[in-house]
Amino acid sequence: MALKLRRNRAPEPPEACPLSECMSLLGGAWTPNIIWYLSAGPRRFGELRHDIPAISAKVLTGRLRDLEAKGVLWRRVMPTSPPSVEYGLTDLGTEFQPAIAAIVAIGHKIKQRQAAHGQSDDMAMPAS
Amino acid sequence: MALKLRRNRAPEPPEACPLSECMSLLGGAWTPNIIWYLSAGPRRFGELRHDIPAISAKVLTGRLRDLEAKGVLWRRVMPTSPPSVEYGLTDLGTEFQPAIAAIVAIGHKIKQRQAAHGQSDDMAMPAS
DNA sequence: CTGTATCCAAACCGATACTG
DNA sequence: CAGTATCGGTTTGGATACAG
Repeated sequence: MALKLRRNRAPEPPEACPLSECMSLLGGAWTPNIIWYLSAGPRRFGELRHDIPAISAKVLTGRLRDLEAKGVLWRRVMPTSPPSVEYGLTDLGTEFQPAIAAIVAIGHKIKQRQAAHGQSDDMAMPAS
Repeated sequence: MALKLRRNRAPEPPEACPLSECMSLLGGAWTPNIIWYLSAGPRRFGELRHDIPAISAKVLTGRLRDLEAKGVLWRRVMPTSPPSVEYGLTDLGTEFQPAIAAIVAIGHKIKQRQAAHGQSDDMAMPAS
């Protein structure tokens, strides 16, 4: 993509605000992580809690219900002796995987950059 | 505004989740949009406000300052008679473009799906 | 034009305790 | 195991008014 770094009058506004629709579904700091850990396959409530130790049960339930209501994931109750519930990505939920992967890749780059430059690098100075 | 946006932030990014590093930089519901509109080239404060009508001046300033402090974008003051300020993506900021594009693509799909199915059925239920 | 200050509402998060 | 209830704390966002 030819990126012009000079003045740009936005001759062609790319889109209105296409991010808004998606970001409204990704509401919440833990939502991307939940989708990420669900990408490998359906998981149970306790497994998700173990995957994301810092999350509380209330918040996890809240995000799960929210994502379920939005059709991002499904919820299946297994009528076993100890009740167990499985969550998994719906067809819509799998759509997020490329974006999540891209975000993960950026996080990796940032971590590498920080590790290479110590802490004096926050600007965009390419490594000389 | 008819469009309701949810906020998105990471209070204490857990180390276990690769998304946290990047999501902490993408904190705020408007941040992706700002990066998106800056992808075409540097823009001024008023232009960004015009691009994203639903954002308030306080929030835009806040996100801008935050992204500047994180090295995602730069800020240049033009000492003109009416003061004008330009913002642009740094090298680090351009790293986010793939992720933003992926999110935009998802928003597109969601919009298409909603348009096709109306509003009665956008759920993707598993073949239970 | 660019930004800041203040007030206020809403959403998110955490910890604990408790139920089926 | 899976969840809910409640309390409170923190952050973000919007609106308005005001300042450089």
